[in-house]
Parts: sequence; C-alpha cells; structure tokens
Amino acid sequence: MKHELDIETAANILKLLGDKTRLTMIKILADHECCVCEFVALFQMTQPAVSQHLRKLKDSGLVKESRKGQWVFYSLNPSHTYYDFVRNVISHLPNQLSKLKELEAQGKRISCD
Amino acid sequence: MKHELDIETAANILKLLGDKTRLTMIKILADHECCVCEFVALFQMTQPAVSQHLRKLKDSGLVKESRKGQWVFYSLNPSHTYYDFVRNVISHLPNQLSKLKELEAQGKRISCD
DNA sequence: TTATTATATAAGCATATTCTTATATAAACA
DNA sequence: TGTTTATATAAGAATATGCTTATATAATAA
Repeated sequence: MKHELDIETAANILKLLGDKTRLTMIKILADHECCVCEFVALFQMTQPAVSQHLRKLKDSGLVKESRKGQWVFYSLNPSHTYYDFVRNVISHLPNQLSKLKELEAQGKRISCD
Repeated sequence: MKHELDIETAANILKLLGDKTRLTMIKILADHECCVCEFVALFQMTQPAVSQHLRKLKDSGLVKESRKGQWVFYSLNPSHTYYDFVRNVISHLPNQLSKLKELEAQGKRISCD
C-alpha cells in the first residue's frame, strides 16, 4: 500500500536531509545502528552538536533510539510514513561504509552483541 | 551513463528543495515552463519573494530561464548533474496540476505560442 | 518619448539554524 | 558510595534564511 505524500511535509523532510551531517547520518543509519559517540568520532564534531542533529532527526520521527547500557543507539525508523521516500532519496548517494571501516580500524566502533 | 553523486552537493540540493515554495516550483517546472508572474499568482506571495526563490534555484543551476518578450520563463535544467536525482525525488510527490488549472480558470496562465 | 507591465536587485528586519560552552542526567564500575 | 563514561539539555553567539519595502532594469504599448 502506498502512502500519499504531501508536499509540505516532504519539504520539511528534505530540509532535515539538507544538511551534510544529517544526510550522512541517515545514509549510515539506513544500514547500521550507531550510537552518539560513534558519530562524534566520525564527524569530528563536539558531542552536543551531534546530539542536537540526532534530536532533530528523532523529533521528526525519522530516527528512533534505543538505549543499550551506557550507549544510546539510533536507527532509521521503518514505520515512518516517509521511510520509503527517504530510503529512495538516499539510495542514490554514495555509501558511507568507508567511514564505518575507519571507525573499526581505530577501534571506535561500538557493538553490543 | 550514471553520474556519481557526492553527499555534500546532494545535501545542498536537498536544502534547496527543503522549502515548500521551492519544492512546489520544482515540481511544477518539471513538467511545465512557468514565468514569474504565474508563480506570484500561484503562491500569493510578493513578486520579489518569488524572484528570490527562483534566483536560488537558478544560481544552483537546477533551473534555467529564457526570456520571451516581457516574460521570463523558468524550466528545469535537464543538463544539471543532479537532474535525475531531483526528478526522482519529486516523482514521489503529488502533482500540482490543479494549481495550474486554477491559474487557467482565472485567465492568469501565460502562454507564448 | 512616456507610460505600463514584468522582473530583478538592494537593504533591512525577524526568525531560524547551527554551532559553542557549561551543566545536568544516566548507567557502569571501583 | 564516588568516579568515570555516555548522552542530553540549556543558553548564548554568529550566521543564514526568507520575508518586506523601495527602487532599478527591460520590454512593450500608446
């Protein structure tokens, strides 16, 4: 079943994606859960700056969080009305796996298995 | 041949699309040339406000203009590197034909044939 | 030429955005 | 318990955005 998108809401979603940091976050989260400290390492940004971007994404419902011990993991929310739309948009972007690999190489990838 | 998109440029494009007025403009321009005064009628916005949105779109190269007599017509620029990307994004949005029909009904549609 | 119509540009203002630093909260660990 | 680690929130500052009004430019018509 296809949801009918509305242009104003779509504009707001695109505005959220229209920031390099958030767009990269979403691209990564589409395939991999990540916690805040991983993004801090990835983007070379202060922790509050990262948290604030994630909060915007969370407030929109595009992203959800789940606490695992001391960490809070974020992931794309597949039940969002615009989930398919967002996946489609980011599907055309280069994947960011190399960034995650850097993290792993530096031993900064967090895993809870 | 497929162009390789880069995430920073894509974010800038999405930021441009992340405004209700500009997103609607692009959606309309994807199928129909329009001149400034048509958008002024459509959006019930002042002419300078409309011109400034169009200038942003033109500065990005996403949209091109062509003067026809007293009018300046805008259209989507098919040779832009992100043309396919943009078309894909807007393909999921509801079409805005009803707005053009309103214009026609009011005798405000401009045509140069 | 002068007036009208369409459009662009400039300047200013209100608000939004995105950082920064400082501090609060929450879980884990000694 | 107190300390460390991870995260969130608050407040402030710098900049960006999107309008407004006034004015400039360009084409057309009288």
